[in-house]
Amino acid sequence: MPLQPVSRRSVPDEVFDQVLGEVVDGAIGAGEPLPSERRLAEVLGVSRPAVREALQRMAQTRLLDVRHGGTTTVRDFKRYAGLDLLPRLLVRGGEIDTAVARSILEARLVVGPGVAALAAERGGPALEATLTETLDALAASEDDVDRQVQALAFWDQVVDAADSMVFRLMFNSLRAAYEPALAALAPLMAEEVGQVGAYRVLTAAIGSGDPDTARAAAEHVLRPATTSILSALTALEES
Amino acid sequence: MPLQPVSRRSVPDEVFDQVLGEVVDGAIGAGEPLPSERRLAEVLGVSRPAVREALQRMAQTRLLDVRHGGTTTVRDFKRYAGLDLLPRLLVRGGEIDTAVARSILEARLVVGPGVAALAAERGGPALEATLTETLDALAASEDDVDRQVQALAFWDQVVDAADSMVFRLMFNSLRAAYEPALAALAPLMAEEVGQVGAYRVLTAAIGSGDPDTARAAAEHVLRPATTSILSALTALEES
DNA sequence: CAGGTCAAGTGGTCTGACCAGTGGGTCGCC
DNA sequence: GGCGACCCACTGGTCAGACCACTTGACCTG
Repeated sequence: MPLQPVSRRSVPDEVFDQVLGEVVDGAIGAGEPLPSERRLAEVLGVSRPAVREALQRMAQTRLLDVRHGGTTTVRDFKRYAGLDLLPRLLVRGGEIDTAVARSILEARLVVGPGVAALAAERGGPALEATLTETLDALAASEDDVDRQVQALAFWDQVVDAADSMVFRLMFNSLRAAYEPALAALAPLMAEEVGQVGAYRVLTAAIGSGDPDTARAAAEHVLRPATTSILSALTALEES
Repeated sequence: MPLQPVSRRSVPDEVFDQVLGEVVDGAIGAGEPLPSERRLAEVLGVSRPAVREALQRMAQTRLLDVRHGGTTTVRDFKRYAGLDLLPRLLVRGGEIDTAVARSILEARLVVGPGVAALAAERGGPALEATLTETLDALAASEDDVDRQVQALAFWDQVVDAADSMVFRLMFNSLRAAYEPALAALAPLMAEEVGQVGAYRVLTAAIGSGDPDTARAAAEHVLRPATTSILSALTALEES
């Protein structure tokens, strides 16, 4: 195992994670009040500003309802949380939540082709060359992890070409969730990124400028791994 | 204009918005350093904890890179921001960014049918009744704004039925962005929510359990308003 | 019993201090 | 003169304690 940067978790980070854990794991439940900042500070053995910072960060992501003068209450994260909570929901209690994993694959399969279609409509003449270059790097790579990185770069360029702020922001969040786990997931996704041919077809389709062709080609890239992992997950659930 | 709750912006909120403005409007640019916390506190006339809280909140959304001992630098929000930044990007400099508005409509058109298809696959027998109930409320409503609320409730139930965490989280972010502007956008979207018939067809399609039918029906609900607003935006851009 | 009053508890903010990590400049050695 | 180790100034990280602003509910008053 290669050397890794030591993780330097700040005190507010720690508090944030702990409180988030209470909320996500249901120990506190939507609508229930949180202990006061002073009390939390005392219990956790940290200063009040540290607690405050953590709670404010949670409030920013709509996980808490902080009211001046009143008690801070927990909101229903399933109804209010954004995509940034995805990593935390994917691994709940040390285990991978298969339902969440499934939803990621399904969403990929819905959004990916849509983005590819937009990219086909809007991608300029230079796009196909850029994509091809990335694919060449992908094809030349010998390492699973590096292939993942290249595939991610490929999709990044497709999203750029789609020229859609919403899809760009979605992609940013999903990438932020995916990258930390990239090494762990590389073997699982190896099948997909090994199909350089399918990627080349997709590149040509996007370059052709026809949205429907691009949509179909993207689905052809994403479908196989989606299906096989999905059925693996189903088998896992039953065991 | 009806009475509204007075907005009580906290000091860190104010700082957050100001710094965010500098970043989003490009006054500081990706990679450039931010003034030190002490300096910012001095310039803005607030305490350092207030500045600190604002900066930490921005760091949490991947907009800043804060390093202990080093200088805090601005990250490229287009590459790292999540969906929560959408409202801020939609109205830049007091004006609506038509490109962003366009991307919202396009994303709706891609994701909506996908969600509907999943809902058709997974929705239980009670789903159709629940959706019909919401549609009855929508049909009975006389107010544009209230119709928007009902339509939102309808899609909320569809997303629930799709049983997909990723789409749920996406929907949460989009709803959080949409709701504050709901009253302003109601006239624009009135055409869509007026088509109760299309919604009923969609409900039946979802109830039938056939994903493809549901997908097509959802597109039929979303397409007309999407097309008309899109062309209005194009006209706006050219003027 | 309705109304206003008030006190306790909560979050909001500030001050000032000190700890901890970074980076550039400086000084001394080769 | 070149180069390395050291040091210090500056950055963010954390804390303690105080006070302000707001909400709530108990209490008191009419």
